[in-house]
Amino acid sequence: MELPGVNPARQKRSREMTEALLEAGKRLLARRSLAELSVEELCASIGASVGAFYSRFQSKEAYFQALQLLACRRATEALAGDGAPERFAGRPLAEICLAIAKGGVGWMRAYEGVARAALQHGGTHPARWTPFKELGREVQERWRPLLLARLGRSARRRNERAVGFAFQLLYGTMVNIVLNDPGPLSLGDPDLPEQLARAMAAALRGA
Amino acid sequence: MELPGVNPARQKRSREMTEALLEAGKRLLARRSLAELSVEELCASIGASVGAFYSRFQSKEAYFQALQLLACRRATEALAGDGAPERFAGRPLAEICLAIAKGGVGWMRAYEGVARAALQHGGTHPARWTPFKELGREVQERWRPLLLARLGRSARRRNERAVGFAFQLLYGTMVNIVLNDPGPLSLGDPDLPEQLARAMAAALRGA
DNA sequence: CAAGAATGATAATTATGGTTCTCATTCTTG
DNA sequence: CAAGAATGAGAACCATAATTATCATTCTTG
Repeated sequence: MELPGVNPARQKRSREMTEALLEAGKRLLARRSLAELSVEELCASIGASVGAFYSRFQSKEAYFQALQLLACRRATEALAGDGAPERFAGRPLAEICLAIAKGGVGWMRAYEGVARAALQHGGTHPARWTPFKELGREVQERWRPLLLARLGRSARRRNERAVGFAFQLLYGTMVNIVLNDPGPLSLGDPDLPEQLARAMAAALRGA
Repeated sequence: MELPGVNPARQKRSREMTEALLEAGKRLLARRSLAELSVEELCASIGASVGAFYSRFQSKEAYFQALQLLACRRATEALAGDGAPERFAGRPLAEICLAIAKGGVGWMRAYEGVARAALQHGGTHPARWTPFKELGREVQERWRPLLLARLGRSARRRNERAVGFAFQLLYGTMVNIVLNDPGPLSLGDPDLPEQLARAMAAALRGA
């Protein structure tokens, strides 16, 4: 695995430490923002030293980019494997929406901290957010044909817009949950995927 | 107007400067995050000095809290005046939802920068977000009775949850637009309130 | 129109935390 | 089992930006 801004480790100990640093970041970011997570604290948490960190990662920002890239890679893999849209071709709209929502929520649950950190400066620090935005676009593109197929042949233009808005509802609600957890539904709520799916389906049907 | 963390100005010039500082913050935050907006830059933008700033505001954070409080105050006023829910009692569900969505979007448009800054550290810096969360709760509480009245008498519990989720969709989508503007609809899009209202209504009906 | 309070300009202070440096230690490999 | 590369500990360095201190200027008011 080659990541930009990350000097490849040639010795085993170093590879393990790199891995541990990435794992620790994923864990610690569940509680602090990236700015609040100092390199020193990060290293201390796994008994490494700052020097070690910088002999591996070109900068704190590069470290975070790597973290983010790994999270996105996992999602892309899922999109090609178990969660592949093709498996739902021909299924009813409600079922497709549920699969989409489950996939999204599941991923968010796994990468909550990384996602939050990336989101926190999405608007002002575009580079930090780009991989996630890219991922969102990719997911939507993969599902779109199936949704359009369920939506009748007329008003193609309008239907496409409806698909975009359905995803906007999905992503928006999830983002707000991750950032602010306003309730009533939280990320851990078992009903969440179902509710989101219902909202998406309604938005699509009502187009 | 007394604001916590703000030393009241006793001379006119100073009052004007306080006002100008708050106004400048509202404007500048449209482009940068709060962290990126240095006190020095803020002051320079209106030809004031850092010392002047600190003779008025106890800290940068207090300054931002004041900014936020003013924005919330405006919303609360609107809720008591033109945008009062009571004016829509007895109207159809779709119309009520549209009024809600219009109110929310309109407010976001007016206070986009302040809202974004508050949102950016909502999760990790609870104090910064609290007034907004409070406002959201208040808005929802004011509209809830009208919505429930439109939703049939049975399954009260379920209906209340549906109202909560409808607002979660609304707020979530708006928050994500403000933070990341993912499209297809942007904050400035004339269709936005209508689309959001439709989604809310669908979520409510499908409860 | 003074006297004293309020204000504000400027420069110093400080805290934080990312980044770099140095050198001892540990691997790898011929 | 050396020799040289890779690694890592720890401290030093530095940049940024919030905050505070000092003192001249401007208001207010009796």
